Amino acid sequence: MEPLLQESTPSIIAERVRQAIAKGDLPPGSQLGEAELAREFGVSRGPLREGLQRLTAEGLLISIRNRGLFVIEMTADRVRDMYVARQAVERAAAEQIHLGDDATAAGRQLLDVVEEMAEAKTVRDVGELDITFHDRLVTLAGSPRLSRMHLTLLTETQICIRALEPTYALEDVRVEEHREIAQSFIAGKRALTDRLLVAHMKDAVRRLTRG
Amino acid sequence: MEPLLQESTPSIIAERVRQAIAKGDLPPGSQLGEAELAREFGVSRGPLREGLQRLTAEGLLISIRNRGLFVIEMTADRVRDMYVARQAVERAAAEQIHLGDDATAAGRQLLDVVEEMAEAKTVRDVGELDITFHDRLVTLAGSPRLSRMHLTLLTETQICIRALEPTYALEDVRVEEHREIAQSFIAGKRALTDRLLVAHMKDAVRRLTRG
DNA sequence: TCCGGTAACATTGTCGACATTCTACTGATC
DNA sequence: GATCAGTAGAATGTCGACAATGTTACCGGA
Repeated sequence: MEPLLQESTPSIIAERVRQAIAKGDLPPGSQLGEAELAREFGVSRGPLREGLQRLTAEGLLISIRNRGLFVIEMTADRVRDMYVARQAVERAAAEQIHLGDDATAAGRQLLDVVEEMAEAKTVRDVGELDITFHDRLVTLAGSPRLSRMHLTLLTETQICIRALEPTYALEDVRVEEHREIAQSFIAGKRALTDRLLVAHMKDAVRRLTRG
Repeated sequence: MEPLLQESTPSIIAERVRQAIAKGDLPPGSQLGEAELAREFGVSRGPLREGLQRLTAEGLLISIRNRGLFVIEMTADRVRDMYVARQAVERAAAEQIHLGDDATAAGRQLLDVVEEMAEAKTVRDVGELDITFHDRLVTLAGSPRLSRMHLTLLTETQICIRALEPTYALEDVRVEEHREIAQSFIAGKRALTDRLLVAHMKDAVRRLTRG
């Protein structure tokens, strides 16, 4: 029997606000009114502020003293830095998968996501499955710390994707890059996975900072 | 002119508590009494709890609902996971330094730390300079996100070092490993740095999980 | 027209108090 | 003697109110 752990109110609030940021309901640069948010969640400002502190510590919210909290705006510099960090995490995750028991099974799980992506009909769906792919990649590594760090980075990625969604087209290349990565796990080619990941990240940065 | 940003009270509190954890003033597994801590810092429980939420989000504190907050205990599993994450961050940092303007200057700054380490006379001083070395390594990469992620990991490392300090001896090998890494930057040998870092991490895990 | 000052407003930062929950001790029963 | 119900105490979780700060609109003077 493992001890059951109940989530604290601040952590629930943090996740809800994180989703709102990721979905674009709280657009980049917008201010978060404490009183209003507290009303919406049906709690007082105390627990709400505690929840927002978490996101501030992650860098998702910017705090300006006596002024308030603002959703981070992903400038070109920040996008580049985010991908440096994402590359660090995902390369390490990939390595852990290859070192683990069953890299083939992991690769197959990733392929499932790729197949869904291939069948997706809207740019938005492709974007969401893109996130799902990378989330699962890191989850499969089984490292709590890599997962925690990655959560922040994926949220920032979603902000970027959401911002540039209208300019995207339904490109096969986006699906194929992911397919190659998944297959490299099944093939057990560790060095190949690494190269593909690096190339994938480089592509993404170029797409996102070009605009 | 860059906008001057004042630290918020919760963030100051978080840093103070983090230092207390790193120094061992708050030992692993111990409970943090909110009322007592608030008295010590001269604030009410509100801002204090907000500060502690940050550390909880980082995983440095474990929250058990209606019971309180406890300093994380570094089990063998957690030590291994921590080093997976540290390796991810520091390898990426090293790569960024090599890709940057002046890897040689960076290497020399790291060598300064190594020289201090060579002259240190107590195990405690060596341990602190060990932390300084890795902190500077990531700082020199100039990536805010890598630095933020690393901060948590270094604090956990300090918990481990502090716990095993009595069993350590003044070994030259610990200094020499760092020296080699620093020199590899000056020599501009990117692949060598990477190999040395991986080996260094592997050594550390073995030392820490052996006990 | 533009600049400086002022006052009202809105928002954040902080605090003290109450409600709820858990822990530990006591005492009764089998 | 062991187990369990009951209770007192202490700690956390939550809230509403006050204080401090920043913003904005308005007004007067150069």
